[in-house]
Amino acid sequence: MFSDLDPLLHSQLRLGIMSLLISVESAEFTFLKEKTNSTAGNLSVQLDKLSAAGYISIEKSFKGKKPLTTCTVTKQGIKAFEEYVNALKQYIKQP
Amino acid sequence: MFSDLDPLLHSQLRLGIMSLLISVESAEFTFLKEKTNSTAGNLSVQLDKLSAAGYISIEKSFKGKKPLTTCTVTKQGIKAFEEYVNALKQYIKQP
DNA sequence: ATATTTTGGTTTATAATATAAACTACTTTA
DNA sequence: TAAAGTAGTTTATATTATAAACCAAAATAT
Repeated sequence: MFSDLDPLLHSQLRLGIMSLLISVESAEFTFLKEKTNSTAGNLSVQLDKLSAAGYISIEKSFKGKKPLTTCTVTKQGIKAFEEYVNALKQYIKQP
Repeated sequence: MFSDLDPLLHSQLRLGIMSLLISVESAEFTFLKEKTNSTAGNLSVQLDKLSAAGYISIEKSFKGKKPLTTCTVTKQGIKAFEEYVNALKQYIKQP
């Protein structure tokens, strides 16, 4: 009847992150923080989880003298997102 | 950017329950259990939460000599579901 | 008749999760 | 050079989901 929803994507913040990354292809920590309206701590944790799952890649560098964290969605992440959306559609198909 | 997702509906099992109830208008505990592939304990807890939120109403009676729990979605539940779906669409809109 | 299993659940304990608070390290500004 | 700001990370806490354990009655087997 219903397919399982990938628990890694079935989280408001992680889904928001993925949604953004899919449309922009690369985003800075501060950009994601602002767009998702999240705290830095929460964002940091959720980015790590997405990264650990291989859904995004995280690159740490410097912009001038300040640390810069740049995130990119991976192929695997795009695939997982698409599958999540398809699974979700079974749930939200309205009569 | 992203609207909040109603945490009561942003749960695989509760979303499945609501999805079913919206399409059938009334369903028995055992029907929901089978369709959602959930354990009785988990289903019982989640039905209570939806009921406490006013999203569904639960009627307890007997079918012959056996207990019968019948669930119906409320107007408020339908509204919440629709709002959830609309909010969700912001997240899953693909490029 | 009575022991065993099944049905239809509820309650409770546990494991996982999300989230914010507290912290670090460095930089800019006063 | 002290205070405030930036860009994060780590850790503690509160919430949540979930299953395990339980209960009462009914059906079935012995």
